[in-house]
Amino acid sequence: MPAAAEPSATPEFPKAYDPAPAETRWYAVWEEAGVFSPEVNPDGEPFCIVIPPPNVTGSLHMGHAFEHALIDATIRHRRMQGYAALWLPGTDHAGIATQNVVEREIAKEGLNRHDLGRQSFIERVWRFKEESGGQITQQMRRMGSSCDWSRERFTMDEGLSHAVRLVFVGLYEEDLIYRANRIINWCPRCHTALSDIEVEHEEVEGELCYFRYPFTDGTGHVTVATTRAETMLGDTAVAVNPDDDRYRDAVGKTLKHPFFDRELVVVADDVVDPEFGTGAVKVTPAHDPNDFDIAQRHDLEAIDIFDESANITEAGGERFVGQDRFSARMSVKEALEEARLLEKVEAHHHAIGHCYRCHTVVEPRLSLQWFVRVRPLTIPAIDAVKDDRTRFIPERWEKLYFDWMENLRDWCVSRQIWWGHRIPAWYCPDGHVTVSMDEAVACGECGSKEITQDEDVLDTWFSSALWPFTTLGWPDDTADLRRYYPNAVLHTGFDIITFWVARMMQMGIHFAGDVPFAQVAIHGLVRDADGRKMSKSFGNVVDPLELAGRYGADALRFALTRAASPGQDVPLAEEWVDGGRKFINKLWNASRFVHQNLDGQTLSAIEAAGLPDDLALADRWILSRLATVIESVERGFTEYDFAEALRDLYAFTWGEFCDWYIELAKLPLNAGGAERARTQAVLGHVLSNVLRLLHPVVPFATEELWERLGGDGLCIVARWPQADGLPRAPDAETAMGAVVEIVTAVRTFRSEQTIPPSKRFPVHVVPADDRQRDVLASVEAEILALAGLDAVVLETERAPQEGEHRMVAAGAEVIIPLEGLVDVEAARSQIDRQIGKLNADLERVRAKLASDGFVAKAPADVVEKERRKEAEAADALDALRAQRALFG
RNA sequence: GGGCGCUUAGCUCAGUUGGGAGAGCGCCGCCCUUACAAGGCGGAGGCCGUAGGUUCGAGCCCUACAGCGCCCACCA
Repeated sequence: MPAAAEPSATPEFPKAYDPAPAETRWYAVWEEAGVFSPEVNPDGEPFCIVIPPPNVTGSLHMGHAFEHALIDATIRHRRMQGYAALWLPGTDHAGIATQNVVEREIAKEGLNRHDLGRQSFIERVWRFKEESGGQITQQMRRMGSSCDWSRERFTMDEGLSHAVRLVFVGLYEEDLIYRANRIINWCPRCHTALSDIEVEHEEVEGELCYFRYPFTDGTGHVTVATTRAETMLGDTAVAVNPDDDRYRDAVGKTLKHPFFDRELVVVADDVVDPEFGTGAVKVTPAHDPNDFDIAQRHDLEAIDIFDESANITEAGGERFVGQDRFSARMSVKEALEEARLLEKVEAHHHAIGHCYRCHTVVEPRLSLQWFVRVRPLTIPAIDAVKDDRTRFIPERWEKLYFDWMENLRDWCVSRQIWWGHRIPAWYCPDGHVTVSMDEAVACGECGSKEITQDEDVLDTWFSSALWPFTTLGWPDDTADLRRYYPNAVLHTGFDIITFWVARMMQMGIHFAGDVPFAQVAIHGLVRDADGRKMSKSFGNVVDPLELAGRYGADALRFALTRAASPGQDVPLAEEWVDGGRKFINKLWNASRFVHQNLDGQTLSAIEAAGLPDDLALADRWILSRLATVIESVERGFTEYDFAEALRDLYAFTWGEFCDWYIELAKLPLNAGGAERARTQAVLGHVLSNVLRLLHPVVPFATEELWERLGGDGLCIVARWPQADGLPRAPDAETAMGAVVEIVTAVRTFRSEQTIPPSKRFPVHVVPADDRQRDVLASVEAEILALAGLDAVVLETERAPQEGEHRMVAAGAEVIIPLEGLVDVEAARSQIDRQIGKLNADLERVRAKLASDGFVAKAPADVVEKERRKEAEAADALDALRAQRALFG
């Protein structure tokens, strides 16, 4: 081939791979070529993944990098297989989180959001979003994520906001959303309600305070126990279990509140556990969900004693007004002590809830909120997983999903913040509610023009729940929606199964008419090298961009993906990333070798020509192994066990292709002629397959090499490897196994005797059988070269004789004359070690054969195998012992 | 209080229906062999958490226990 056909645009092929230029170049080339669009495979089956939207104002952290590496590997794999693969990107407005960030920012200017007012505060957040919103998507490009940016969405863009309103109105009309006065979780710092799952429970060492309420008739008292003494300011009753004999006479009597002119009634209620505390529970209807329920049943008054920051209001009494919860707790105990009503305070271990955004202790609070009636939505969502319309991988996560779904309470969706989708409900002075898609101008019930919109916005997770179909154009019947819904798979962490996955299931089935995705692939958490969760406060977070800068984005992706077994956490040590870089460099150099030996032929030309039919043993071996690896990688990618796929691919590429095939290939390449041509073809085929198999995980380097080697078109859209067309050769695999064992045996001898590699010597080999003899005869030259010998003498038999070393490998005897190599003394200990090892093997086999019932009960083929092992080991041991005897 | 996961080489982890324990990194020795010293070749190192059970045979299946981690939970 003429020199002009040199495939590489850049003629030089450096000895080391430099990721930086390749990574900056190829992303632009791909985007330019339009290959991120599913239309690149217009006739392909649809395969869509909608991104779990990161916070629009955030930056890419290691968890994103990991999740995106898995999504991108999946998408690239499917794209190469010919699917119309769509990775739809986008971001989330992240209500409370984003609002908190902006509030902190304006706090630096000495302002709070109320100083700015709703309108300008929201404008301020939008401005912040515009400034920082592009950062994470830029970082995704840097990591090589092959998203279709033309379809990018944002949870608060016009279309999605419209869809959110439509869903709200729809749920309202179906009576699946309602407004009610309930005890909700209140964050006194964020000043908003939270849903149940937005509360994080944490074990703390608290207290249990015992104090007395005297009877109004002066006949004594009832002692109650509480962990929150301050709430007694809002007590309106005491409850006991109806079956509790201790309090039989107390039920129905009244108690005197020590600080107020108020009487508390003693009620009997089943929820009271007689075993806990004194068996008598103080009842604070406004500040405890249990107490609220009791109050409902017994028609008790609810007294709210806290303001929105959980400070005591006037309802809590002059003495305590203005105090926060914790100092009020102290003050109340003091006051009780003064009144001689405090009995004791015990240490008490219990769990208390914290806000998942700011970690403030959550306060149960009675307030008017919007709730989604979830029960009707859960049933179809549970069924969908039960009959496998959606499948969790690994399956065990379905349990969490079912447990949560089955125990679900109504979802509080209103938030008292400003950043988010404003609730489309209006109220008139008469208290009528008007829920409407469009800006309401009059009360729907009485026609009053004096209406005001609900001040609240919806929970961020409300819009997230609609993400799989709203991003595709719902409620319009778009081509995308028809084609890409349901999505193929959702890659996500177990931590948001309840927040997100379960709700997408509910909403998807209800509004889009089908499950949102066929599979949910759950991945683990990226941890630090010591297995600790990465956290800012602990200071062990690792920046993926920084690592990608030093090792290459491919190296990081490879390291992360290589550790990704379904559901398993990934400990990330920098050495792993460095390992990725080393592997890619190895691939680079293997490609460099192939390139140097192809005489200018391109991979594309080699592939077009097909495999030659005069394949040698090593050729058949590597192609057969390649077929197995292709199947393994396919299985791993399909089942999202990337660790398995990459383990095999790594071992094949480095341990078989580089270490053995390329080394063996040097002989026929040097021989020239037909042998050279044949070997070039096999090298080209295998390398082409390896590059394509690695591409989903190592996109930049493989694309760079694909170009340099002259692959057909772009690697990103190259045909995915098929095991079908490759010749299977179990005989060649056995034969190569023998070659590897024999070569390794000689190398071990050489290494242990510290014989320099440059020192050549002959070996005699007595093959195990005739078949092996033929094989070894055909690869004599290869053994010679790989073991650094000057002769391989095949013999039918060789009696032990003085001055020779003897080893056993693959059932063959390998005999090395020691003359001029090492002295007899040095070889003696080595042969002793061999005898020891072989002897132990033999004894184990014999013990097994002699043990009770083995021969009788084990399968025939297993017994046969053991017998063969015994015979071989016995023969070999005899020979070694005879040899050993000659050492004196 | 319930549930789940993990426990295998110094470290991080594989180990697919039960049939002679593996990888990467680290460590030791030899080698700049014309793809790669970011490399090659070889080596050392493991009562597979503990105790029972099933089985001819257990890292793998069953039971109990221990340690670590995680999730859920309206006993005030």
